[in-house]
Amino acid sequence: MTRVTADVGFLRGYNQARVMAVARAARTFERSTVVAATGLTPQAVSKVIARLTADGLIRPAGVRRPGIGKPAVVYALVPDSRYAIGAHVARRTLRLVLVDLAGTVRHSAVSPLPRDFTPEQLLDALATGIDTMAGTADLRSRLTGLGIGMIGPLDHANGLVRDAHGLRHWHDVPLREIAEKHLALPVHLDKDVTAGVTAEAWRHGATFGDAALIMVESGIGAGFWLGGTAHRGAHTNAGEFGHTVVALDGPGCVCGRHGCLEIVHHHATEAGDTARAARVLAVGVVNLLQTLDLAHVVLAGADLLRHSQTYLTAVTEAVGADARRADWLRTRVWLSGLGADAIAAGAAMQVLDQHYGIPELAPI
Amino acid sequence: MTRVTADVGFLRGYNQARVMAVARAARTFERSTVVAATGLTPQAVSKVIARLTADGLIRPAGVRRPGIGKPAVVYALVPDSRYAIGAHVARRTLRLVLVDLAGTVRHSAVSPLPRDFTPEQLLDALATGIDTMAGTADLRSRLTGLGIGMIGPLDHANGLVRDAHGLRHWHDVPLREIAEKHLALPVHLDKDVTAGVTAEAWRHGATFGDAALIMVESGIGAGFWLGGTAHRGAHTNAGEFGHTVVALDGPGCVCGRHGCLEIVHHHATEAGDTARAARVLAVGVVNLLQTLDLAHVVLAGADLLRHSQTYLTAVTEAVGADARRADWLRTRVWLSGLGADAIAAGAAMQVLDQHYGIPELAPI
DNA sequence: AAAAATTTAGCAACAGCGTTGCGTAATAGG
DNA sequence: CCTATTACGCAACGCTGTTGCTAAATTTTT
Repeated sequence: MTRVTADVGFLRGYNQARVMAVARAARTFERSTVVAATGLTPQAVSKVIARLTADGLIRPAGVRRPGIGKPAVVYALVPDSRYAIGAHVARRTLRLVLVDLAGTVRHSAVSPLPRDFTPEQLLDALATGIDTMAGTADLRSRLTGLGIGMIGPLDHANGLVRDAHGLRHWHDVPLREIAEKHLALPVHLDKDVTAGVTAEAWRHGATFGDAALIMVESGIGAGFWLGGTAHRGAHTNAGEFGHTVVALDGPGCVCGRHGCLEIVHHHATEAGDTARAARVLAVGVVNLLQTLDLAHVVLAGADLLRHSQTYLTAVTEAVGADARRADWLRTRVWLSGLGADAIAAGAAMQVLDQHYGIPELAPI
Repeated sequence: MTRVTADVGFLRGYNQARVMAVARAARTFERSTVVAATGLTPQAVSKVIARLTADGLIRPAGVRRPGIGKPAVVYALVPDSRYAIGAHVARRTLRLVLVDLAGTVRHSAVSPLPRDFTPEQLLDALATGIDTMAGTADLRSRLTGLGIGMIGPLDHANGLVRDAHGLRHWHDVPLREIAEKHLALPVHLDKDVTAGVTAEAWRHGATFGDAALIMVESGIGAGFWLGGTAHRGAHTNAGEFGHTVVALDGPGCVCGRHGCLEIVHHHATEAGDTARAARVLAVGVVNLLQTLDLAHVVLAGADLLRHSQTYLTAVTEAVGADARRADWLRTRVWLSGLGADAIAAGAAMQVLDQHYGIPELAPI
């Protein structure tokens, strides 16, 4: 995801990333696998594989005898050749995960954060947490950086927390900059929901298509994966899905509007009617499908996963019940497989993406 | 937008497209203009400019004396070096436009279509319309193709009309294929709203950012421009914005759900209360902003433009009134400048984009 | 056991991209 | 007339993926 000009260096990064995508998706692979997936010539793939092997990112792992002819060399990703740490900063807790190059969560730890914590307090918590998690000097040398998934609004491009909801000391804090200085690590900052959908995209691989992660947890938000990358919007503020109106004359919401999905959902939850709450959320999800035509919807968030089957059923039914939904218009509904780690893991994956993912070309 | 592998040919297409984008955006430009816009070296830009000049797409147009030193060569786009024809296929009418390389609509014509017209009838209407519009053999040689903007559902990638709403003879019609055969022209098929937003993106240039075109005309739809390209969704069905629920217990809609934006809006219109209809639409638009964080919203469609000021005011106010909308979170609301030509023109621009726009890399 | 067929791997030369180094052209000012 | 300044472009270069061809490793056939 590094932003580059369209020179030959872009080609290297792009094709290398495609090979890495194959390596991550398949337990083992060979040159012909990559050729089929990328359309590159075998010779070109050989060059890329040689580079990646030299860097220790992949390694030969035996041979496959094709019945007749010279055996093909089988390769495999070396998951512990690179790591990234992901942080999920919530209002009261800090969750840290250690993710390897394969996207596996190797360690996960939660620590409490002081009420109304300051940037300094967060940095201290991060520093000690990272030290325990990546203590050995050996592992530290393979650490590519720290990804932070956090409640917004924030400015992803500049690594700036504009105004975290419900946290007094977080107005225009240049978190990326001060964290990089304090921790001596590259830092990547993003909205929690966007980090979360990145994690799902890693797990599902190339088949993920256009998708959304729906998160219910002290508010309702959504992360979007559109056209092969995260959609953050013009000001990194996409995903305020809970504050879309679904009941024109509904109850007033904290955001000032009336009948927001979040407040209607909240009332149902307060009344103990989880089934109704789930159906309300499902209406919102179908609204998203009508608008964006998504192939996958992933359900996540602590409050939702507490009643995961209720929500899964309600959303699946609502998606399927739409009469106009022909069989070519299929949307799959999933529960997040990463559970509470989703956001922190996704933040870590974004760091790995910066090094080994598709490079981003400068816009138009 | 041609799909290619990431070889050196991609670089040529990409950087060439960026130079063309500069040429279209500026009336005149010089090498240094392009250098600043692209980050390429002057030498690289010279090579691209030489190619484009040889192809007749741009031409030298005088010199600029920088006060001191050798004068810089000024270049300009040659608008009539290439053309494309755009078609807007609606339920009762066919609108054809001739668009030049600069994006200017050079001719526009509307002809009636028979009630419940068949594919054959449409092809005949297209053939005669194209012949009148691009009659001279000279112009025909500079015609790059035909773009068709049409009501869905359809399959953009395969050029297939799945099931045009309200047209009996349009089930699984391979329109692109048969039109290419019948008209001997490259044909590009897309949803009307997506074509419309492409037209707006061309007009606004690189500053368009994430944006939506809202269209009110025998239904309510939206076209999306996200991350520098059109967002069509997993099955080319994005934009069914009118069938998002805004009133949970609202009136039943043709789509089977209750309280869709479209039916609520329709009731207000029927009651003669345009102001209320506009406010309903505005709620839907703000929903989009909350979800997608758009920088631009363009209002279009015959039914809307008939009361353009009412709608513009209502939407602008709703967008601005949102209390949480800080000054960094600015969204601009516009009326479509192309009026009734927007969709046909956008369809034509998509054809030009295929030749002279950013090439699309194969997905992951 | 030897030869043929088949599949994979990789060296070497190549075309094409943007970059770099540097020489040349065109102008204004002294 | 000389110098500073600005713009332009040839030529060499490094890098990409591609192409042509040879070599290696294996099974099947003779």
